[in-house]
Amino acid sequence: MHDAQFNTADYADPMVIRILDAGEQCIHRFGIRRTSMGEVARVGKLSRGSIYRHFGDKDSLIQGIFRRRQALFLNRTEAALEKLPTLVDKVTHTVVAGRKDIKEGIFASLAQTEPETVASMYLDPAFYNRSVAFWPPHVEQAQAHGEIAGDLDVSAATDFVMRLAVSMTLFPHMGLKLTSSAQVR
Amino acid sequence: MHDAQFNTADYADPMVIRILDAGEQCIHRFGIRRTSMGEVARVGKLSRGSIYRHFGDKDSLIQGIFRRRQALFLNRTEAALEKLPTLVDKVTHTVVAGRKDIKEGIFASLAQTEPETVASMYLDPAFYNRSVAFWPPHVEQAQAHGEIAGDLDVSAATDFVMRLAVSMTLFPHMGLKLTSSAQVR
DNA sequence: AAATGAACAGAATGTGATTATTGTTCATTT
DNA sequence: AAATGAACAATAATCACATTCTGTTCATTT
Repeated sequence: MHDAQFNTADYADPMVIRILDAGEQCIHRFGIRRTSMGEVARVGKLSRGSIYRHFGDKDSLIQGIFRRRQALFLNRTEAALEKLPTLVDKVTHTVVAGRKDIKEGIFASLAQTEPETVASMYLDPAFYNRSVAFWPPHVEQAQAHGEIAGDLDVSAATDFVMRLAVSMTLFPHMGLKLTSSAQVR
Repeated sequence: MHDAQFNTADYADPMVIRILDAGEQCIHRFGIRRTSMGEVARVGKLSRGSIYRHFGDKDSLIQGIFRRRQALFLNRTEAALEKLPTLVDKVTHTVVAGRKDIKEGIFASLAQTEPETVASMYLDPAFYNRSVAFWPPHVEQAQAHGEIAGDLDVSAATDFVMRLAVSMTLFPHMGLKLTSSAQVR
């Protein structure tokens, strides 16, 4: 029972919140490399020991910070998506919101000082898979509403939608934006 | 007229070939960081000055090596695609060939020693755009054959196809392979 | 003309000693 | 019980310094 909670941090625990808040603040200001556990403790006004109690090591803390950010994004997006009627609308909203998050959030400051960290974050299967888990309900709903063919394999269709969403979010290159993505469908 | 050819190297020039061959060999064996211009010259049995004549600096040389690799891949793929009837077949073939290239080619050895270089290569807009330029003819042909709707914007459809192809090539995560990708369509 | 090789200053990189940080333990405090 | 803070060895960052590499020039060779 000592190590299990290192993977699934409790975002309600005030101690965890303090640690993650302080850590995120440090990362945002100094970058990952130049953020020490002692500095996080100082900023969060807590002991280094407490951090190591909740997060086994520095990597876990960093991972925890990004996981919370992603969870927050997915929750906010989920809430917004409930009001949207079609799958196209949902994908569009997610892409737009995702781009905004990247441009304004913690990624923007990190991309300047530690671009390779951001790059490997994008390519991380775990990061990817958590986004995948987000889509199946919406794909099924679209199927139930007759928006997409009912005989499609749900997991394949989900993969399909996900790849497009991630690709459009991370590579805002071509002249393909919100409304035009609707046209494609 | 001195600097213009640094961007578009002449793959027929025997000197350029020798340089690129030697450079690729070095990169394959030692990685980018541990490959010096002097070493490339030694391997290619030419002078360091010649390299600097044809490629302005080390970055240009590295870029040149990868550009040639990509050009080679696109040419080979293009040739293979002429025999394939449908757009789905083409995308499938490209994805399979691309994955094979990554697994066996120069990327495989680099991914071990310099993963961040490979990652930033994947995320490089120029790399991406050269792949984009590859698809429009095939999309138009599919439109002419009635495989996809004729009223679609070609550039948007191309972007669409390209994103899927690149995504499936670079992220072989989900259980979505060649034949199943055909089912999705 | 193009390629060569030597020479050069400045930038990048390796090396080894020094300092800071990590991760662990534990007695003490809250 | 959870958090703290001090102590500690092991690990990693940092600095000054030597070495290597880069990028440029130019007289010479092919």
